[in-house]
Amino acid sequence: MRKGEATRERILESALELASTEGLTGLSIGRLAERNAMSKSGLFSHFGSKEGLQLDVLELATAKFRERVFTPALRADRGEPRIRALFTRWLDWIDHQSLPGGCLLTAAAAELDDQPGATRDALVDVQRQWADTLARAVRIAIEERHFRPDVDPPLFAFQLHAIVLGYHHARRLLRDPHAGRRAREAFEALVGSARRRKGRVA
Amino acid sequence: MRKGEATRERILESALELASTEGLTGLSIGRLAERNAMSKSGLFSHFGSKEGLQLDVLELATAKFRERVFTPALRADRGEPRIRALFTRWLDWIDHQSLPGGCLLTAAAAELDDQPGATRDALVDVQRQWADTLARAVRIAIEERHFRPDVDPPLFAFQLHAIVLGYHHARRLLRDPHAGRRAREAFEALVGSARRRKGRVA
DNA sequence: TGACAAAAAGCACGATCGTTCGTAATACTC
DNA sequence: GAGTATTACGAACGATCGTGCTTTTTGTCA
Repeated sequence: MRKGEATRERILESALELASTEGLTGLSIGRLAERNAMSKSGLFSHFGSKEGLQLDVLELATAKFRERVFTPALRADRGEPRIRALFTRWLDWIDHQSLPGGCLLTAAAAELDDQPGATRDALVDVQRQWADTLARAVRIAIEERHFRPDVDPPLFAFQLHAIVLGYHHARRLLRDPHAGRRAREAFEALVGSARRRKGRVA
Repeated sequence: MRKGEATRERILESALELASTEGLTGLSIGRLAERNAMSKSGLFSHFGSKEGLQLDVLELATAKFRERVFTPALRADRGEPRIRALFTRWLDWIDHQSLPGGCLLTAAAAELDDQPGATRDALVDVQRQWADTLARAVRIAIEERHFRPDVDPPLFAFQLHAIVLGYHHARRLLRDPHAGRRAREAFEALVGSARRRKGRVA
């Protein structure tokens, strides 16, 4: 009982790596078994189906994201500082992360947007929750009087997420060395435009 | 010689559809042959390799994008009106388009960001060109005195592209009914912040 | 230590993948 | 309409895919 759980976790760790470069569909049981020096069938029995494996990988990715981005950001002060922490850690998560292929959740978003099934459903759930989390952080910033009361939280969340997606694109596909700077500047412009008494935007 | 070219084009059209939902990697020659009611080998001989097929599909997608987004936007007046036209048509292209799976170029961007090869190289080329095109349009808007002279064209291009990526995400994965409105509001905020004498941003 | 449960391996399956090759059918040119 | 170049097909290949089943190995606990 104990051994099984241990190898299961080991498998999932390497599955996360593999899926981050190959995608959740490209994640193949044969190659995954090879990487873990075990048989296909031995590995397979831990998950019951490929979809089960995908769901577990997604769950692991979500847990890691929360642990590396969301949770530590909660230690920042409510309002703008917390939003700033969320953004910074989110960016770090994308490139620094041990995963060679960047953020699995972002890759999966593009991959699964037209693939119905339980995996897509689970991903949509996670992404919706995240959008809500961001909007909530914006609402707090309004309460704290860091942001103007007429700032639209879901819109701000959309804009924030968009910047991160732009960063992912510029950094990972284009290998643009200015990606980080641009993303930060876009973030500053966005935050600046939401502040109570606004000065210059750019 | 004529017949061959005709079927080749027909194949590519349906390949574009298939690739928009399944991705360029998920695009399989067997299924594609089935869709076109012909044999695998007959279809295959038109492209020589799967990579050749992918490159041709990419080329077709690029041509269509230019024809449906870039070229008509050139008919708009130089400066802000043209940028507005680019943005609007870009958004239209993403969802309205005959392709069931949205913009292939965007899907491929996430799919190929860690897959070295000729296909990735070609895509990067296209995406870099597009970023340049956007920046050029911004520079024109500065020349026309629609935008402030201190607006950073590549940064503005980054922000614009980011909004579109955010739209793609919200619309195609989350099926968010507010995606279009949010994208447009984000665009207005961006343009507003770039205008010569700036009024309210949001 | 021996009994029992859990985990891993082995083997095979049907399907599909991209690709090659030889041949049949078709379209184009004179 | 004959001759030729082009286009398409059929069959097969080795590889890999996800997934069962059965057996062997391994870990756990009384």
